[in-house]
Amino acid sequence: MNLKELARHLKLSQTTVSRALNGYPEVSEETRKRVIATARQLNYSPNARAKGLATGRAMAIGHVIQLNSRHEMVNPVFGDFIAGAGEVYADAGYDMVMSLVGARGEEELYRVIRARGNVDAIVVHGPRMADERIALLTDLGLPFVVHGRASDVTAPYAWIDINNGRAFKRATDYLLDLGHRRISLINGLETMDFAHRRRDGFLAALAARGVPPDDALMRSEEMTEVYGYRVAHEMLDGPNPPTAFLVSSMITAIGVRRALSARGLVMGRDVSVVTHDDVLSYLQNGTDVPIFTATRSSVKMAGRLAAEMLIEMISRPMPGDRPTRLLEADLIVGSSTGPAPD
Amino acid sequence: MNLKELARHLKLSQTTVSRALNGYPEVSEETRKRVIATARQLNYSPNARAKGLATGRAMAIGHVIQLNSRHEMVNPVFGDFIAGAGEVYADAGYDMVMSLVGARGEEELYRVIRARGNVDAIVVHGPRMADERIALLTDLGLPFVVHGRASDVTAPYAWIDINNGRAFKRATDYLLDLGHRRISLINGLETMDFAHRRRDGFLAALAARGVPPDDALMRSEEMTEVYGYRVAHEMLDGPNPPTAFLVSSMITAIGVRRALSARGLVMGRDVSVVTHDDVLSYLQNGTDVPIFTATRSSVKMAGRLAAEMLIEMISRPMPGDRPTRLLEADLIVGSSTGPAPD
DNA sequence: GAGTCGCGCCAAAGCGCTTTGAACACCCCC
DNA sequence: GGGGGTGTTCAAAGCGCTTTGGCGCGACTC
Repeated sequence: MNLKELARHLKLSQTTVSRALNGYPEVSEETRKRVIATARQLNYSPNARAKGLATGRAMAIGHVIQLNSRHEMVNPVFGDFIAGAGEVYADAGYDMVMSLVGARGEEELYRVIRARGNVDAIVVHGPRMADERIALLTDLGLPFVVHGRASDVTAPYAWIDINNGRAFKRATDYLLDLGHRRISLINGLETMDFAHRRRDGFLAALAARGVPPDDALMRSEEMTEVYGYRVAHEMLDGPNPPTAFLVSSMITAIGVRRALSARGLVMGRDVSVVTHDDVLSYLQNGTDVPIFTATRSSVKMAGRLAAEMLIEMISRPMPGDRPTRLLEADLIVGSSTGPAPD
Repeated sequence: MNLKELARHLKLSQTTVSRALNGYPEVSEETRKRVIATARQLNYSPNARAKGLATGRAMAIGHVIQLNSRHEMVNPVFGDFIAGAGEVYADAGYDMVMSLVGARGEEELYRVIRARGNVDAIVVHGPRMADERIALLTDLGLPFVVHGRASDVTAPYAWIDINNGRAFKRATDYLLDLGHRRISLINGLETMDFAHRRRDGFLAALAARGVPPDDALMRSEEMTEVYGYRVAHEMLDGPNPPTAFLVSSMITAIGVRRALSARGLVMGRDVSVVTHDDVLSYLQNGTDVPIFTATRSSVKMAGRLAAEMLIEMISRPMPGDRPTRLLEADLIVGSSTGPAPD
């Protein structure tokens, strides 16, 4: 069933039918009702490609997942982010199209995406410190929102991010207040902008109290469970073991917990752990009392907001419009922290 | 840069340029080379919508994520599945388009997808026992592959699945061999086909040894971490506590482990745990020695295979062709299991 | 009653590509 | 020298939609 057939059925022109369906005023209410009813009855929905070709809009938004070339991992955060974004897209009639790409060939991919025109805009995931994608996309004139920021990029661009620096500063302050002085930072890859900011927050808090940082207590890797396990063991085996861990992801914190429990240490009594919690749906941080003391910010909500920003940007484009949104993370207290042991 | 401009540049007709780029034989090698070189130089890539309109093919594959209406969760398995599928799509030049939908309105969505024509095929996720989607999609003539199976559907359809029944039977046998008689099954939602099959495998193993099943030891819920924690506590508090847990997901097993450790029980000595391991990238099951004894099958690999099946199906369609693929799960022994305590 | 206006509708062009059918040039063979 | 390939190119139609630019008609104004 296409427009032509539908029009023939209704004994109307394609023009009129099209206008009726798209809510244009120059068609009588009566006709419109009749058209809509018949369209529904005959199960008509317009062909997206033809519509896109005619309007120049794809009604789709792209998400490019960059697979870490070494590990080819999909960050679990991603699932919740697109769940949030997807809801908004669905309501607004947008499709979500996903492309995977290795680290190489990403520039090419963006050019092709632009030329092929099958998305109207893009969400940039996992920005690095100096992310060339931002300049490239600005150049290409493809609207985009960055989930996160790129510290080394000075030109304006649209982004949504949590206040990573502030969150990790507060978390560190909290541990310092509890008397901890040997605090380990188990961070994500510090080529990632968010990890860099978290480290800055951590260091700022230490500096403010005159606690010297210790390189032996700072790590930066992809945030898997086994990473947390391994590093926690290593540090606790070291000459100057930490009394507290500040961890960049729940999954890694679970690895830390596993190491503690293997050593017969009780979390919150012998060793404290604070983590960042993205509020992933399958990995809720406990129920009434949180398992982990955590900096918390829902990544699903971020997805929702990013989608809203993007749709706003493309539906009423204003030149030079680069909305930004900074979300504060909550600091929630769970049972994984306690006073530093003597 | 579009085809017309490119043709003008080359002083050739659109026809010739199109043929040259698409590898048709009726254009001289010399011309083809010249065309390809110029196209690259001018950064030309064909507009996907126009191409799709002309060819009738979208070069895109749809994934419909059904949000569980109560919880709105995105199963973490999903991320790895699409990572696998996405690699294959990228190589074959396909896009991946994702739609979210609540439980209601799913039928409508498939009709619209079909009519809008922006995907050539679909992957059906999370099949239920009697899944109406299969009949619907068959009816609509939209090619699809089911990730999993639907036990109550008798008509043929394409699927890829792991042998859930066999895997859970083997896992149960393994626990029985270790002397366990009170084994708990912490399953996923049994409206889901995979969960049902796992239960069947579990019960079959018990029956074969004459061990009567105990309803108090079987649960079926969405596989979150807190679910495992809560249920493990409940069962261990019960009148006839289990000596072993068979768990449907690593994340839930982590919850079980947390409960055990809170009770001062040592996993593998006091209580045994076997889980299913989807080999999620951020949740590797230990390194040298697995943490959990597990039935193991990579969901990422399943994604890859599903994508290959689908692309094969749509690139050379054969009527009535309904490929199927059954993967066996490995049973790997980790340190979470041991002989039943006396 | 002529002119004007707005309403409701339509025919046709155009979006950027593929593909059909044909044209043209060239060569070979009898 | 005419017939038949063969190799290379092209003009134009068509994919299903939107949108421009009318057109006819009844209602209103003076």
